[in-house]
Amino acid sequence: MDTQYKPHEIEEKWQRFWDENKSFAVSEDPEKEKYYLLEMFPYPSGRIHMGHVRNYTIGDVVARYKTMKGLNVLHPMGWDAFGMPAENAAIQSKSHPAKWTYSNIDMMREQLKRIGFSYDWDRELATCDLIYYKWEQLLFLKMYERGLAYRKKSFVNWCDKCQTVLANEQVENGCCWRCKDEVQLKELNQWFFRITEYADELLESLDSLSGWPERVVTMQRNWIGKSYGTEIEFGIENSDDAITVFTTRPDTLYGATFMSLAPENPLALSLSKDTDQEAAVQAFVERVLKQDKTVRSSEDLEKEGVFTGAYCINPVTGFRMPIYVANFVLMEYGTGAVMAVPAHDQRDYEFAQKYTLDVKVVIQPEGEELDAAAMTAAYVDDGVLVNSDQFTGRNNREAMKAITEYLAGEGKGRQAINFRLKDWGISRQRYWGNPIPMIHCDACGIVPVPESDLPVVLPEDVSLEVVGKSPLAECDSFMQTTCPTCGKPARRETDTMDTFVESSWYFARYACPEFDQGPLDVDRVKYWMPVDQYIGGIEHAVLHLLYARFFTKVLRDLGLVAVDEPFANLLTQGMVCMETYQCDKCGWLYPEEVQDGKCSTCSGPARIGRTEKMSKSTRNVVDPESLIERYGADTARLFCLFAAPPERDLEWSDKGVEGSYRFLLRVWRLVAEHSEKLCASGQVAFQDDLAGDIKDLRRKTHQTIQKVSDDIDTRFHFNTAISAVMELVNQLYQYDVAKDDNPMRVAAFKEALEMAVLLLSPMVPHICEELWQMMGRDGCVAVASWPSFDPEIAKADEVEIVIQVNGKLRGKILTAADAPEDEVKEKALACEQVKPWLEGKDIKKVISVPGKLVSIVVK
RNA sequence: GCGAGAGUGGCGGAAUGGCAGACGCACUGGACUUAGGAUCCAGCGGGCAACCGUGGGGGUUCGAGUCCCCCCUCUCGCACCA
Repeated sequence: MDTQYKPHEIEEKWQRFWDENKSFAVSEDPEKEKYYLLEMFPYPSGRIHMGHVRNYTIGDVVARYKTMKGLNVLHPMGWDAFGMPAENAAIQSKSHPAKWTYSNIDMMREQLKRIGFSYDWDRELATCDLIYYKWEQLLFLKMYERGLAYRKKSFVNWCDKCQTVLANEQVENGCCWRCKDEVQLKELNQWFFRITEYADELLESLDSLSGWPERVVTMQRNWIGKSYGTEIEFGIENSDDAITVFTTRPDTLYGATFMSLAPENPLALSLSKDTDQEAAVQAFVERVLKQDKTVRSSEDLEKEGVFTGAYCINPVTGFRMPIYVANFVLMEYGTGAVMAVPAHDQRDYEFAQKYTLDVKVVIQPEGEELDAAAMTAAYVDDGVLVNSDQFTGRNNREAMKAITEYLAGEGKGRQAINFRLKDWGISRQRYWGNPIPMIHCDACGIVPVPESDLPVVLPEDVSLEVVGKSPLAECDSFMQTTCPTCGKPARRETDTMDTFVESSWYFARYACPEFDQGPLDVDRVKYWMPVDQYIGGIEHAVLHLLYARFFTKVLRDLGLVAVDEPFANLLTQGMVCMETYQCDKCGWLYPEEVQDGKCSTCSGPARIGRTEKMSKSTRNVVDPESLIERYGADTARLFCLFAAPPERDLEWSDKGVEGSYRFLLRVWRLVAEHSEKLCASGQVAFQDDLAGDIKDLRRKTHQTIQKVSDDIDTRFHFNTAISAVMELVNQLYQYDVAKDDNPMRVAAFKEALEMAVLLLSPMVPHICEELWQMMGRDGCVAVASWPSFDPEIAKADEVEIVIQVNGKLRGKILTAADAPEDEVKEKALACEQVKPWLEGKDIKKVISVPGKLVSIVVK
């Protein structure tokens, strides 16, 4: 034996082989069943991290498995390439976002190739490629045509110092992440996608997503947040106008004693105009709008408000309700105005206490009488209506419907549905994104860029360091254009699109990444869509997956795709975690900075902290690069698969990695030590009457094929698939083939080993290719057929039957697998170990589970 | 508060309602060795034992880690939603 396992050599060799042979390139083949496997594409941040390795390894196993099963597998990879980090990096390194992004892509592509993923690299795309964002602009125009893209004023996070809009994620403790200046809400004109148009469908078709994890479906359902209620009009005193509220509690209408408006509600300022309260309202609104959203929406924030000076009239009681502006009312929910029922809503109660407003009880709990003056908290449960005219005495649940119907009859209200889901604001005042293809003309207003003028190209010569404006707004050559309608000078829209737009349709574009006649080549997309299996992190459970679903429905309505839903099956993999270490003096420590529980810098005690997601800030990261350098890609892949099932968090363990490496060595040695013998052994027809360990080994071999196929196919439980192969390998180590020249034994050994290699190949492809070759087999494992098992061989001919007496294990017997039930029962009752437990007892019942156990009930 | 998921040896994790702890890690002992941090072999939940053991308490069942009810803890999502 002179052949050593040299992972890097063989990995390079086979990666080159797959590359040169285009082993994973696919094309549309109507004769073959298609399978589209997709992992969420990465942001090209610079380097691959362990989360990527895990995600893409899981996907790769399934892709390779499906390929071996004979399916036509599409398994593409690309780059979610627009976004802010590129701009920041460019500013820092005084280079260009495009340069930074593309060089990261080059680096990361090489890293992915070194892990041996089976991508069809011919289909690679980057969302910042002109051909990609050009067709996205067309999609925008189509959506604009249909009223699905529109512009409106809305409140955004605004940093006055930087003069820019910030995404929610860019607001840290109420301050701008860059300049640390206070962030406030500001009303700006922004572009939106009318996702609410599809709210009902997005909600309803969740039911068809049986291949999605329940919790993701639930999260989306909550996010869309459909609630049924009533819209009620409250006439404003001395005015023809009315305030409309949305309530899920119309039953409490008779108890509404005042009105609360959101500070963002334009009525707040307009109602108080020219009253004594004008200054107070203005000051209050300004103050609240300046507050950080997270502070403002925390539940323990003190309820505060200010009277507007105006009143409205309760439509059923005629009660003169003072109108307040209140800090806890949200503009985003309902109509931004709430009818306040202090007796039956805790917030309204607290507010009424503070400002001594009327409390009127309209619901009594069964057998109890509430007194408004004696209450210390709102009564929010069900009960019987009181003080409610003709509805008095009715159960409040029934009254909801009755009161709504009454209001509808009077023209003062109606049944209504409210969604939590809001239209998707896609405007970003950034450079490195897809320019929104619109033009502002003083004469014609907002005009779309004609399709024939697409793409609106991102200019290269921009200064990213401009403070005070979006970089595009500073770039005259970009800004200045002519109006396509009237031909006069006009300005381009300088907002770019949210990067979530690019990731909302990339999965369809993989079907035709080079297509230049439109966004999608309908026939090819029809062949590949939907994605049969989508794999990615749970962190995208709402936003990305919801936007992608929305886009798919829009694309369907544009006639570009033929499916209602983009992802038939979804697997959300867990995070990669690791223990953290902390020293009181030095803070977070890398594991190598800890020696015998002490910090190697200051010798102070190093505490083992919680197990947390790998992150640079807690310094508990492992760079896949160093892992691969040390053990090779196959070991990295094996560890990711073996340490935990995919949907769970994976806890990093150096020892576990070594264990994975050792297993590969074990397999390697089995082949290397016997390669001559294995190569010499040709195809052997096994006799029917095999016995002893030859038969045992063949049985184990075929059982393993069955188990591994099942684990990969139906459950994605790669950890148990691997352990099954480990068992087979352990058995092979018991099987001393070196001293044996019985051709039947050698053949059984060879069969087992070949199967082990085939079964492992989707998981650790490089070593398997090499071993396959070493065993004298031609061709490449990646395109070999997945083995099938023979149930006859897999079947045990003798089984152990467990005997229970009153549910407790009392004995075991061996019987033929096909022994008749009566015979097994008889044998069980006669079993020596069991007899003492039956003595002097009445046997009430004997239950037999064929092949498993006999359960005896005695008294 | 609402919703979802989870809780099993020293650790990661296995178990269509049917022998709890597969497989791996760690550990212990042995073999081979100049050496062993390589490799191979064996052992490995607790208890001397009867037995006891899957977060706690009930229940269904011949039989419960698994199903049902209550409770505790943790993780995630949403949350002043009117």
